[in-house]
Amino acid sequence: MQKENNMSRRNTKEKDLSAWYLEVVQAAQLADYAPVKGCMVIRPNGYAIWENIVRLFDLKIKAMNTRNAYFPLFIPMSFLHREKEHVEGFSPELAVVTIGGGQKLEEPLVVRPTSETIMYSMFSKWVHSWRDLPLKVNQWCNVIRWEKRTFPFLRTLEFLWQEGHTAHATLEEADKQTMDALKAYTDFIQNTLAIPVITGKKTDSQKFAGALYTTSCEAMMPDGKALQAATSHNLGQNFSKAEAFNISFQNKDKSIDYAWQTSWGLSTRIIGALIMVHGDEAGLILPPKIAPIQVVIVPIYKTNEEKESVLKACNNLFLNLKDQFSVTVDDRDDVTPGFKFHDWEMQGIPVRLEIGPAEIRDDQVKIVRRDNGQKEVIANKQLPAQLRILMEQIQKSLFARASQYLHDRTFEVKTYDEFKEVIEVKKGFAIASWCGQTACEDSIKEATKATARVVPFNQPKIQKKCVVCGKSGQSTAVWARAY
RNA sequence: CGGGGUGUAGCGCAGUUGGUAGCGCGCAGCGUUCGGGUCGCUGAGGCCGUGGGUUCAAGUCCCACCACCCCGACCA
Repeated sequence: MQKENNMSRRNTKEKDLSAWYLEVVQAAQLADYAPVKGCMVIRPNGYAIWENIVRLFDLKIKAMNTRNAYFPLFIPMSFLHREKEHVEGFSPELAVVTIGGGQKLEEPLVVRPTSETIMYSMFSKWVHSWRDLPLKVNQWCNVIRWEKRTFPFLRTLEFLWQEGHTAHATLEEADKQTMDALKAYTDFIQNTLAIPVITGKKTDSQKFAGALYTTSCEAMMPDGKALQAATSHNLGQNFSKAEAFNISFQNKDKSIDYAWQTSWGLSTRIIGALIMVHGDEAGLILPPKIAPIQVVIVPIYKTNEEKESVLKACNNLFLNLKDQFSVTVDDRDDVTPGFKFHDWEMQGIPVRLEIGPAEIRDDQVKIVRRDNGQKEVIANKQLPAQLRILMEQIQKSLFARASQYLHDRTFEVKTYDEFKEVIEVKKGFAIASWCGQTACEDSIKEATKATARVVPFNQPKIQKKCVVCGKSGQSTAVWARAY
């Protein structure tokens, strides 16, 4: 009873999302706080998810004919200053090294917040002819941004990501690459992570520091706030121009031109979205396609004789499944089955199989789904095939559930009052037109803390009148408070 | 950097009018149980955030500092 009371003290997702989230991160052993404020340790359970993200998304990077490389962690301070908007955007959050080997450095070194500048200084050496283009590289690495307020996975001083960087001969090619990367993200985030997103262009005030334009995938968290899940930028010639990094080449027609560039990134932040979007009161829920362990087998026995035969059956089952699924047997002898059920549910393992004397007798196995708790018993010989179907179903149902939520919390609004109601009361996304002026955008942020998350590619068909000033609206955006 | 709050065992917390520290979880050992967090016994673990002051005596009162958390401004 006392144990029950203690357990029931657990924060609920609905009542206090952030407390619930922090508890899941700790209890599922995804991450822990590091000695340095704002930094976290990604523990094996969390890192295994990241490894799967890297493995699967890297395939998509390669499919875009982009190769992996590695550039230095340190960037000469002066490089940041070569692109005006870029340095203005990143200056407040830079970590800077001023001493090396006990000596004061002549030029301070910036610990990379992103690698445009260090990469493009090299690009300018490598690009001379139209034949050198396109140049496409990606790197998986860590970056540092000195944030004032941090939160595990969603915002930490240091985070892991991939950053793709390309240089092209024409604007059109850069446009296409920007969109190709965004499509890769959208596909990966929706189909593998089962997180629905809204895609579109950022407004000028929200775009990447130094970009021509920025595109992004926006996901909705359970509190109705938006989370930028991935971004892809068309940098135009802002970095390649002569006064910046001078990435110039001689074209087929002998003229000299500057390269057209893109950059795009996906970070460990997405793990935070994964936790929030799918999790429930019992803890984490992982979509099968990304789960480091997809199936856990829990043996159930009383006597020693039972134990022997049950463990043997578990092992046979393990051998039967291990080539098709990531599977583990929980043969811990010092905890009860009930404890194991809760334990694996907390860790979000998609499917649990139970084997006891009853199942052995009937040559069956009990299957329990993590996403909805449904239990069924099926014959052993049907197992691998049934399990494959089940995984597919779980993957789809998680996406469907999250999509429904996104849909239910997204509202088209015509007036500023409706707008405020969506943001402040209904806690969701507001689809609203606005005149395109930064002044109106600012006043919305001032009044509601909401920002234009994205101007969707498929523009909703609603009246194009600015919700603030009433002038005829240029475009329609999705507005929300953001993480 | 502004506003608010908290520092006592690994974690979550009690600690009365000042008298030298306790509970739950967890941890270790033994037994018991095992189809939804089994139960019992035994045990280990504390510079009470730091420094100073008041007092015969400070976790408790006073002062200063430090750290962390929450709310703002800034942000993938």
